[in-house]
Amino acid sequence: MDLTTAEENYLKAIYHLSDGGKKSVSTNDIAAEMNTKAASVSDMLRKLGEKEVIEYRKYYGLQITETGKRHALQTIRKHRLWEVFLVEKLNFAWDEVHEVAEQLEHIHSTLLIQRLDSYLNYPKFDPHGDPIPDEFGDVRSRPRVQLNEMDIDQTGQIVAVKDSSAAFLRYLDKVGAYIGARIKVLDKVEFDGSLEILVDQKKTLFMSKDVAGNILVLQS
Amino acid sequence: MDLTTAEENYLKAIYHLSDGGKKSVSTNDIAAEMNTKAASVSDMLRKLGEKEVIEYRKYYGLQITETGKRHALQTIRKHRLWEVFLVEKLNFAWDEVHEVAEQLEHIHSTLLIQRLDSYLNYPKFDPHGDPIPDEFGDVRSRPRVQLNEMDIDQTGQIVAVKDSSAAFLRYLDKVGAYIGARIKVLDKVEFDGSLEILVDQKKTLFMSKDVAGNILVLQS
DNA sequence: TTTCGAAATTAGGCATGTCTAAATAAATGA
DNA sequence: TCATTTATTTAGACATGCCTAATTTCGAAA
Ligand SMILES: [Mn+2]
Ligand SMILES: [Mn+2]
Ligand SMILES: [Mn+2]
Ligand SMILES: [Mn+2]
Repeated sequence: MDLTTAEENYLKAIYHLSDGGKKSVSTNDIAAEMNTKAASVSDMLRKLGEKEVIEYRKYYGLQITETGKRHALQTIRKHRLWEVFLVEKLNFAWDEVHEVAEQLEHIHSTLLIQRLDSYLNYPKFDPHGDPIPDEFGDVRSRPRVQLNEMDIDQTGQIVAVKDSSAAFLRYLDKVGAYIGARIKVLDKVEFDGSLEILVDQKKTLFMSKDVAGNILVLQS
Repeated sequence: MDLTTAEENYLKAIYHLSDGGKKSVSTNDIAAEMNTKAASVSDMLRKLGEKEVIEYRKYYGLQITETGKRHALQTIRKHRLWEVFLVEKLNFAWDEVHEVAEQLEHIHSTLLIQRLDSYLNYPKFDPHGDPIPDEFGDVRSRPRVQLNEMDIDQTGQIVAVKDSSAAFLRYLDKVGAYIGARIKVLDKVEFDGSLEILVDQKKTLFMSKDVAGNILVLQS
């Protein structure tokens, strides 16, 4: 059974909020994530239940099914492949891609996505460092920690961001933090949890705990 | 005022059926082109009239407005640019692109279409030989004649096809007729209007009047 | 164990876009 | 000219997806 664009968006939100089916998700969580109202979510949950992409017992919550996961991962795969295309081929900045990918992810064509994948040379990560599921929905995940949780003198490499908003990404551009940068924690301020970071062995950066919490690092 | 996907599709159909605003178009013509019913068309004409992309007097027909032409040409531009992308970059065959382009043409992003145009090196024609309007809606048209209307011994170059259906395009592939091929009319059969054509000075081809009528030639 | 408040669902509406069937206007031709 | 055929529009339904307001359910606190 085919999903509508709205259904694909809801399912993707449910997949993300539930951390791939691990955590439970509330109607209100979904409403907040989708910028919609709880009543609309209830309606949609019933429909998604009928299409068997979630298992839904009203008043008791939901569970994403295996079919549902497959659909969600397929949409995520398309979203991230298009983001790579926009950045690598069309010279979009990493803060300009999200809105357009949000539309492109709903184009239906198996051939298209296969060819796009091949054209981009089977990328494993999108411009924000998020892993791209393969055509079977398998995700290659890397162990990553939030920068604010690292200790003084620990080192690593920035591999992803948690927040992909244009505002945050432009801030990172401005201060010179980017995916792939090698970093070292020079100092942590007890009082507010802010950090002093060495980037690429030459540049020193001060950032709040909040900012650091949205930067994901592969430790080394 | 923004147009919905359905409105964009209707407007494009009206633009094509009216030959860019020159001919008059009936409700039934539109219904046939859109695979829908006359009643749905009447409804939509009222809406398009309210949005002032057509001038609509019920029972008397419609006229596409200048604003309407701009919108239609913009959608046509996007459709054809995506077709070029699919063929040139993703190795689609020319008979595989239409359905996907029909979806891609509704993605909204000025930046996207500008960058795509530049990435493709500002192509002037799509894979079926149809001209791509520039960002201002200007179309570079070439004088073309239907192959079935050429006389014996006349020569030229195939520059476009009238019918872009997969069945027709695959037939052309099979017999070796392609955009850019140099041709010469060797013979015309009085009885049924069928033709004998020399392709690239080496291959001889027989085709019905029907087939020839869907091949457009730049004479030389 | 009962009560009460938060969370979730249902009821009822609205907009878009489709359909069939009924009504109406226009065109045709006797 | 006027009757009939044909094209077109309107009426009334239905599906999707959204909303606000009303109602129901659950579970935490008393
Ligand atoms: Mn994104
Ligand atoms: Mn991303
Ligand atoms: Mn096409
Ligand atoms: Mn084309």
